[in-house]
Amino acid sequence: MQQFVDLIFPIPLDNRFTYSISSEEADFLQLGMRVAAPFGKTKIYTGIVAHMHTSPPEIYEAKPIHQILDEKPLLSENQLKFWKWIASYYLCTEGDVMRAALPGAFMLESESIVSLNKSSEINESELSDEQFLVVEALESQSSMKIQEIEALLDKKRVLPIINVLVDKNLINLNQEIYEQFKAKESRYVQLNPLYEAEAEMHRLLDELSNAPKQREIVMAYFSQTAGKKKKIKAKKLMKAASASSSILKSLIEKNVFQEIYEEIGRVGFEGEITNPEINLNKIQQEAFNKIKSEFNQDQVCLLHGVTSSGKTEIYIRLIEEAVNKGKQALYLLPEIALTTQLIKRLQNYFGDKVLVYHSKYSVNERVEVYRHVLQNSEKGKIIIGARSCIFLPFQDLGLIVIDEEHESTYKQYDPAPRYQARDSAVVLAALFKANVIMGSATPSLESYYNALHNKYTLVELSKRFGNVLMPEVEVVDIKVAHRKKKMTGHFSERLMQGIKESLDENEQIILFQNRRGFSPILECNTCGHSPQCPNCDVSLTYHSGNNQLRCHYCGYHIAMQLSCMACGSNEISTKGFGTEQVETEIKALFPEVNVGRMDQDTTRGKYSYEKIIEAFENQETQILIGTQMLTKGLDFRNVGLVGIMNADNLLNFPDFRAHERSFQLMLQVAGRSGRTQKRGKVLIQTYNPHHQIIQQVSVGDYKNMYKEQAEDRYQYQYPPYFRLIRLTLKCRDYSKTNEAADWLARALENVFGRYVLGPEFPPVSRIRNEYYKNIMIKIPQKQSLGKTKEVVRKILNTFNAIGAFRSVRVIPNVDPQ
DNA sequence: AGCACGCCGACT
DNA sequence: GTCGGCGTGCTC
Repeated sequence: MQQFVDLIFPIPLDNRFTYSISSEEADFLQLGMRVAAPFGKTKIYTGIVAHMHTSPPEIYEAKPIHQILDEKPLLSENQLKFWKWIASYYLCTEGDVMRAALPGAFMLESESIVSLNKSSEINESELSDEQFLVVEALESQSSMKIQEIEALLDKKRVLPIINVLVDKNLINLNQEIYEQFKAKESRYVQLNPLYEAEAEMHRLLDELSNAPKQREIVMAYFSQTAGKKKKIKAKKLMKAASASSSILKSLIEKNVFQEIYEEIGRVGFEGEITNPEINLNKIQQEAFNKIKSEFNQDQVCLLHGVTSSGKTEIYIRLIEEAVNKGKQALYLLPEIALTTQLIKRLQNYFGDKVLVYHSKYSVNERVEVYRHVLQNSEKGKIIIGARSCIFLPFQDLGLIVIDEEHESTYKQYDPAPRYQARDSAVVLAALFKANVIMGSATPSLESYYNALHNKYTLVELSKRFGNVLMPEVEVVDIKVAHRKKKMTGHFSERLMQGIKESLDENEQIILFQNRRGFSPILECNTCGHSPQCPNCDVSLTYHSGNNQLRCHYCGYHIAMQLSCMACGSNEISTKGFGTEQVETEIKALFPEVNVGRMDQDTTRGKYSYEKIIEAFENQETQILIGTQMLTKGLDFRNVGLVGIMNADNLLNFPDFRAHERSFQLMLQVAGRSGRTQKRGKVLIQTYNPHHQIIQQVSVGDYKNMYKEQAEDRYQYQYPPYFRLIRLTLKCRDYSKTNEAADWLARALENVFGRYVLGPEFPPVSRIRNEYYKNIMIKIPQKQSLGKTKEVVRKILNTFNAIGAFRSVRVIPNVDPQ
């Protein structure tokens, strides 16, 4: 009976594609293997076998596959189920998921290769000039890529010319597939066993007496291997004899040495286990015991522990339990770049069982980690990394740790799949019957809600480790300070005094200034005009580093203007302040103090994070100024004061999560202060000292914050009480964007009525010359999520079939953050 | 998405 | 005349 496979391709198309396979192929193939298959007229793509069956497609003839690419499946059925869940929950295609899940090196693409057909006679007079050029080039090159021919003829449409030559049987057009992964190999050399006998060896040395360099290598070989004549790294040998590779090469050619290549890994930890003891204090032990016992009934546990209460130790012990049972463990982090401290800690404890995985790794490194996880090897028992780690091919997952559970970076924003890794991890864990521990000092409302409503177990740690006190928070009213003219730039008298005190005590200081929406823009004092980006609907921001005006969205930049572009006035000033201004001011105020700055501008380079953090750790800098980055799990011992420059720009952000976010952010920065015995201090500068969030931050009252915010959310129909789906429309044509958005909103309203909001322009309604419009769908708790999405999908399909809206893209975002 | 095909304006 | 722009349809 004819056999078929349904394939997932790494393209955003809704369907799987059915191909025919021979019975031999059917015997060999398993779900989760890769095959190469012709797709469309010219391309060969890598597809994943998602289903095998014997029912032929009804309305088309299935093509045969090209070849099988794997000996063993690259993913298990659990992964395939997981992909399917992500695609259906987050309204994307399985192809989108495949793109995110597999390291690029696994997805081969074909390239058309042109070569000469040797059996045909070439009659030059029958060829056009261009055809002749191609044939001539192929006579000396044997094969060419399409791009090379484009370059050769200096035009873009070369396919018609090639097709004519193919028709004339003069050339062949083939697809070539490239395997990108290259195993890293080490070159060893070993003395030919022929020379092991002493007599032979002496004869060899005599022979080489007039090739002193070569003789030196042989001598070095003996001394390096201590006469044992074992293989030795070629590099090591050359170094020992201080000889060049060409000399060694001639010895290999003479067959004095034999070459051996061995595959070595790129990934993994090569240090020692240095810190094998972790002792939990009484409170931690209680929490640990509770988590362990609850794990038997409840799958997920939320650990709400104040900053520096020692959550990491508990995670480590839980991972240890899982690994001791032979299970794999996954440690998810919001951002990998900031967590070298934590990685070191895990590696010191678990040694080479820990592997790090993230998107900034090279393709080859990623493939190696992927393979370790796939083979359930000892080397990859514990995986630590950012959100994309949930797609690794776990075989026997026992535990997922989600650190800083509240962080919004767990949600992928662009491109699809727009998944929330924290929520997806819970689904993944269920597939493996594994446990999840998520932790935070400031849990997201969603997770805390789940914990209160018996979906998760709640475990709390309310004391800091070693009984360090929570920092003392003081709110500084800068409205009053401004009125009384007691501000020095952006610094209140109180903050200045605090900084001085800390400096006198030899303590370090962190100053936090949120950048978001608060970069300096240029404004004319005469006409109020500020320079705009020509491609986006935003003002350009001023960067003093290179004296430029830049657009944050598209990268457009011009030189700093000295006069107004609209009225020509010379009276222009910068408005708003960012970390850069804070730095300038502090340097003027405390010229003798070393200041560090951490934000998007200063952390561009590969190791710039580490450098800034290290300088602060080693107390080379006394004051560190920074943005959100400072909140992410950094552990500094000597910080006595944290200053929040302006709390209001956080609170006033136009987003239903603004208050929750502000609370989390401020409490997290505050937590950087006073991690040793002396009580730390936090100063919050604000225009609204009585704002309830500021008050809650100042006493660290999470529960009250939760209660109030949850009420608001209920009232205004937001998560966790309502689910959200946001549809973003995007198009180069302004009126088409509007028409399409209106049509779509109307169609949705027909089904969901008042739960459809918009269409509305987002705060930045044009980016890179494309217009944006949003529609929000709210889903009440009693309404079925699955059915809602089915309806949305159907409406989107209808929308996409309308010719007039062809140029309009709709981007669904489920549970937007 | 990515590619081919086909229709149209702007130039050697 | 041809070249390349862009809109349209299709991919098992």
